[in-house]
Amino acid sequence: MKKYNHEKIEKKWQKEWKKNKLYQTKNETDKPKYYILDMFPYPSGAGLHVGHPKGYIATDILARQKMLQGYNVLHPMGWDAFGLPAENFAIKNKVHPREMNEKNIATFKSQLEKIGFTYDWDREINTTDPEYYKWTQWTFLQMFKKGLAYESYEPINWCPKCQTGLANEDLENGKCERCDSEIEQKPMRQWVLKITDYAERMLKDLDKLQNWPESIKEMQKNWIGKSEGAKIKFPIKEEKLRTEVVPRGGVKRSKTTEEVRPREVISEIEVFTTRPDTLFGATYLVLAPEHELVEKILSEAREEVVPRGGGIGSEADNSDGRGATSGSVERINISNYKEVKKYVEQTKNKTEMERMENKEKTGVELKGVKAINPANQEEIPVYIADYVLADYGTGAIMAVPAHDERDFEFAQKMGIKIKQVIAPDDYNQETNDRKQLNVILMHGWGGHGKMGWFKEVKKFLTNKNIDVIAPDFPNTDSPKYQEWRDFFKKNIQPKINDQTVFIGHSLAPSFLMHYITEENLQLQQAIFVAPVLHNRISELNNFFEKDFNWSKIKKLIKKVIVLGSDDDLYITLNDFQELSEKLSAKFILHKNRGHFSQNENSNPEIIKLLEEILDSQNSNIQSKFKIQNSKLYTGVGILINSEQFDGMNSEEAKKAITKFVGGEMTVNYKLKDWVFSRQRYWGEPIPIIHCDKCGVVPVPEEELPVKLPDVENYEPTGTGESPLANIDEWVNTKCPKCGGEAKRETNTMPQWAGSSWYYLRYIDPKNNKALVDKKKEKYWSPVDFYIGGAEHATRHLIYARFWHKFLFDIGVVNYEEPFTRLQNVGLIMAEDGRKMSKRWGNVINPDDIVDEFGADAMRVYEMFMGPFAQSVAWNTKGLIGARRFLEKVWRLFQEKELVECGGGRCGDVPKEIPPLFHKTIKKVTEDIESMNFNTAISQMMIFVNECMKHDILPKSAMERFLILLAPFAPHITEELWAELGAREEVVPRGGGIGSEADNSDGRGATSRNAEFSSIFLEEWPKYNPDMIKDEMFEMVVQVNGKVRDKVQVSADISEEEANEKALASEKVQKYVDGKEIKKVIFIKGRLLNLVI
RNA sequence: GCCGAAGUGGUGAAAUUGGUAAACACGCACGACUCAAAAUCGUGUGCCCAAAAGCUUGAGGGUUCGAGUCCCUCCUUCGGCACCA
Repeated sequence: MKKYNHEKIEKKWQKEWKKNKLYQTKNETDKPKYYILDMFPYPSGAGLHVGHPKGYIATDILARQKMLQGYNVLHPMGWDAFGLPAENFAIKNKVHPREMNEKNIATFKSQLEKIGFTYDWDREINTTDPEYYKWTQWTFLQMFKKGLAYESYEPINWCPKCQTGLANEDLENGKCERCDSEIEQKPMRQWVLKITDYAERMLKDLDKLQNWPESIKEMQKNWIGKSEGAKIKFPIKEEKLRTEVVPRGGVKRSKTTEEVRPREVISEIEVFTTRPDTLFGATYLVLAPEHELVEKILSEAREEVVPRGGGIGSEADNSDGRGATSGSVERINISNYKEVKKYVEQTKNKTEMERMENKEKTGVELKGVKAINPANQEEIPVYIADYVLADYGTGAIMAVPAHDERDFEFAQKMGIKIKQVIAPDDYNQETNDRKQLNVILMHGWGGHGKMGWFKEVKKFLTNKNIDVIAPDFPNTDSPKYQEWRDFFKKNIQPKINDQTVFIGHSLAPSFLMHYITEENLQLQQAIFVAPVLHNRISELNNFFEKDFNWSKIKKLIKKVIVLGSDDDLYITLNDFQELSEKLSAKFILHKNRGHFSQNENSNPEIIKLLEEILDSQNSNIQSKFKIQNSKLYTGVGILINSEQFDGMNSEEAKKAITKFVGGEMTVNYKLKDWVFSRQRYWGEPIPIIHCDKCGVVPVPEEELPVKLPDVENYEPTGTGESPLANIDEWVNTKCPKCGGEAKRETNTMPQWAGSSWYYLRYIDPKNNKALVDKKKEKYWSPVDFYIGGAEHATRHLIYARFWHKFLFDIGVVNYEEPFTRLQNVGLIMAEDGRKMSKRWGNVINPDDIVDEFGADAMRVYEMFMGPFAQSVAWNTKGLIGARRFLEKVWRLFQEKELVECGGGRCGDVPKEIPPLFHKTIKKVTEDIESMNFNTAISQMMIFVNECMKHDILPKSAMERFLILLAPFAPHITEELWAELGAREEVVPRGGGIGSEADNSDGRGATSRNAEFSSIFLEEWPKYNPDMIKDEMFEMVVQVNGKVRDKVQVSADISEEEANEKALASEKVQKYVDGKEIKKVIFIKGRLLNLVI
């Protein structure tokens, strides 16, 4: 008997497959296509760890299954090789990044090849290959021509360590994602792509992506962040500022003055708001510290420091131009200008981290400037605060403190007026229908001495005619409680009013919560009464921490009243204090122990106490209205305090008020334009030439690619320019337009550029005429299945969708969306539960696993670990299970006798095997389709375990079982297949037990090299539905829903028969005995439930 | 804080979508083979218990003949976003 030698087998077949070009993908074919894509890796120096191949194994399984099902499969691999690590390594070690890349790629490739993937390496691509990035540059030029690429001087995120600008997408918690340094804001000339032009389409088309995980779509939605609202202009009321608009004193303005006057006077502030309906409640404006008006005011005000040119002469228009602003005119009088300046500078210096840490609102008023609320002409103050972002909306907001959390917080801090203009929609319901419920919860109900206290409560409530709800009376028959039960029964009111009191045992909250939801009540405040006579303080503590985990009620308990006496043996005043701090509740220590006497006479002190309690509840109801009238409400509703718009609902009012003040309804996106340049060496040069005469000139297409020159130094220049800027012979060039001296753009593209379209290049990797041949693109696109990490949910997948849509618009591709189906792969964590990383020293190299256990075992294990999309910790012990399974399969084919049914030995075949096999075909086929690889494997294990029990097995089933297993464990199955001998002649396809249904359509099997036989040229088995129907089944017999017995019955048993069988069971009789059967529930093929 | 996903044995996890909870695997225990060990095979393995009965899917409640699955109120963990007006 041969031993399973994974090493030998795997090497052998990897060689054979390569030699026979088994995985080479042909373009011209009449087969249906299937394009399966992995997110291509960045070839880092660390090599692959066992987590990387998880996704690749899955795509490989799919690819192999699709091959077997007769598809023409494209399953390529390539390298996303531009990027910072290679460059940083180059700086350190003075090696060209390309060299390091090549080395890393070789490592990656050998690691991948050991695992036995179906990649067609003839289609390998590399983003750093000039023949590849030629087309990245080409696409950039097309965008430039369409006006989608522009230069901008906006401040960018600057990483001082990497000496480069970063997109927002490259930040992690305000730090550089690569090196973890604090990010500064630095203005710099950048190339920016107008991705925002595509925001709406990218959002809308998410709906088309039926086979994308909802979570990813949701994340993209949030990332795009569409919000609809209005732009509204607030006039500025500032005498001196306004006079700028109208020339003073009617002085005739010479042409010169007008020309040289560099200032554009800002006479109004435009804000963006999603809630124009709250305009009447806007009691101040806020500008972002970076707002242009702020900048302007600061520079204006600076002039004030310079002694004024003063007097009448100042109006002279003999100015030399610059003079117009040179302190001759008294302009803006910001009385707290120093303060403002200081604040603006402070915020500028704040790092992102600091801004994040300090959530408290800060800001400063712009004294001397007022704005006019265009709705009611009210004069309102203007503030500068960093809670307003410069690059969202207009960088300025109208603040409505009554209806916005942030504005509310700020207004409270600054003491600004808060004006309510929206009443909640259910305002009326709140006051009329939806009742407030007052709650008194009593702890220690039913204790001996406490009855006196409860009697007082009863008396008090009766006298005051207060309705009571107390449904949770202790469930005991003790006569002691009879009086209470009667009382509550009598007083329970179906309708509740503001006076109603819920009085219950302190353990009642479960009921209470239910009651509140059922009756649509609102719980305002609860009072907790805890007589402590016999309750040790620890008991009370316990109660709050363990039993009483109803956090909502807990939060509402504002007052805890503990009735106790100072002569109590069990607790001290210190205990009270401690407990009160813990619960942040107020205690009333009641001194008179007499409350708890059995005494029937009223105790005036108790009455007083109760009145206090109820009064405080009533005052709460009062304050409830106050809360609604003057405090925060952020929902929509009915307008109040809004003059002619009063009574209108928010939705209507949004439009009406916007129209009324001459505003404009607009849409805003969080998505920002894509900062597309990096001041680094190792990226695609941006194909642009700067000419003094002609300005920005694109490199002519025929000159592409603009190749990356070799440099001696990879260090950033420190000025923020790319190292390319130092290579004069590269930078200096001729202007393609005028032929004059010109300079090349020295910025390079970000890593995202090459990865935004690589999937298209696999289709036609060698084409030097076009990015991709149109016909081939039409055949292969879109990608049918894309598998990769969820970490790319927003960046890569947004960029690629954008890029693709652009290519669609210019006619390069045929479909609007690049990826039809997307699936996330869950991470594999290290055995210690952390991420695998050199830093932790917990990395497991797949090479070691392949050497020791075999590629097949690793493949099976990684797919068996758990649900594919979930992250799991690696466990080498678990791997042993996969290995044992393969060994069992091996032994099966070595030890068992395989018989052909045609040989007249059908009878020798165990009858369990054929139906189980067909079930296995079904399960494996379906589970691969739905990415449930773990259960597919488990089913195959069940099948193998069953086979192990028998000595004689049906040959055709066993052969086809190998095909099922082949995508998971290609090497061992290929070997066993070969051992069984050439197939076609021996077993007529579709033959064998119960396989009448598999009529071969002959696809695929014969299309290759005739001498080369491979299991992967066979056909995926089909199951026969008749074979999986059970004739008998185990019927579950339940009594009142509980399983009492199981009986073997035939599959098509009738209800009557089933009933008979069930009642025949002794076990069932035991439960049914003598009792009336009220109802019988019969579920065909499953169970029978007797209800008694 | 907001959005999303998820909580099931000692562990990784299954559960036909409302119908036998814990398949499959790891681990563990016992047994067989062996001088012995490893490997392999067999048996057992949710909790409580001698057994019968009972209990059990983060907590509590609800709907239902029947709930891991649906509804309500919470808790916890992990991802994403985070002053987005």
